[in-house]
Amino acid sequence: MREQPTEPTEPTGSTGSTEQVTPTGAGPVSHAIFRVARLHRALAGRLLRETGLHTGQELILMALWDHGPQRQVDLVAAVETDAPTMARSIARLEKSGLVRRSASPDDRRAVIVEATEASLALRAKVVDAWAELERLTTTGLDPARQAEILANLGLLESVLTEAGH
Amino acid sequence: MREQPTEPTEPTGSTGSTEQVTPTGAGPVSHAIFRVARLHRALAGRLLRETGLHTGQELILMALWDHGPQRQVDLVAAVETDAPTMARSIARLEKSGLVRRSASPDDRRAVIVEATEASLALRAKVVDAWAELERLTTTGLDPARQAEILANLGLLESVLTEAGH
DNA sequence: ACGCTTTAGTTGTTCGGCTAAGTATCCGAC
DNA sequence: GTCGGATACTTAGCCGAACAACTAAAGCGT
Repeated sequence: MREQPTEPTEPTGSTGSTEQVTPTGAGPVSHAIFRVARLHRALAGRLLRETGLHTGQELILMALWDHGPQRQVDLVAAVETDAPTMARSIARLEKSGLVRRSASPDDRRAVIVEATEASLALRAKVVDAWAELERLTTTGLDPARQAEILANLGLLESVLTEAGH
Repeated sequence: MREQPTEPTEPTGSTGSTEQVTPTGAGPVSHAIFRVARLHRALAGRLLRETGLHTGQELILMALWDHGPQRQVDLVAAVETDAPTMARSIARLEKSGLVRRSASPDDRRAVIVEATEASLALRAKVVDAWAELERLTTTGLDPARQAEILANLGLLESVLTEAGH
């Protein structure tokens, strides 16, 4: 039978200043990703609250602000989510008056999404919130460490993308 | 303490142009965390699908398997979520017959949650899924790199915890 | 005893993430 | 042309995440 892997209780010494208890002592990297992601998401949500947006909506608006009107499928690719989530998010943003939808002249299946003028009032706040998020995320980390973290996250991303082929 | 290593390029007023203002590029680390988290979560969800569990439920079961019957508040601390989410997850697990709830003899407010015998049938699969998740997450990364990643994630976690006090 | 605060859980609501299923349209092969 | 597959989008349902508001019980000070 599958025995419990009691091996990775103490992977390495390294700069072990943050020893976290991992359930079943398994998957230290996975658990760490879980925890960081949840904390980061919570922090982002809190910073965005004063803009009235929810986590994820700001990514859609930023894509529209930066690259202009797009089809929903382009937005899906830009924020890396799925079509159903995008459809509902767009519907909510439309109901809030932040985006506008129109039929594509080229493709009758496609819907062109566009940021409204009203949304521009939020742009500064959103950019500010993201800058603050980044600042809080990297507080106390020297540039070398930040570069290292960024490289490692990029590495994880490519590995995970490969794994999820 | 207000070091801003990477000054985000302010979009100014060039609305509609195709200037390279990387979507959500204002926060490279934040954006990277977002992407890695989403990929990792998706991969975890896919691996857990064959166990019939949903992302997050396995953490609760793992805590119960490892540390025995606990109060819900202990589980909340163990998996680092909040009380409402835990209450609902426990209710769903109870309806699935994977956990059992009973009143605490010491504290009439508290609910003692306990894994059922039926849940033990899932344990091997869950442990296996987590091992596979960790394997896929760290494929091609040498131990030194893994330790570095782990240290950096721990660093991010402490920073984010500090920021979100 | 009496209040007040804290703690443990629950319920309601809104959101994103994901799957499954369905519709409408486009496009290439025949 | 017509057909089949691919594409764009929608809808419904389940789940966790987060906030607010509530009940109940415990702890504490007076």
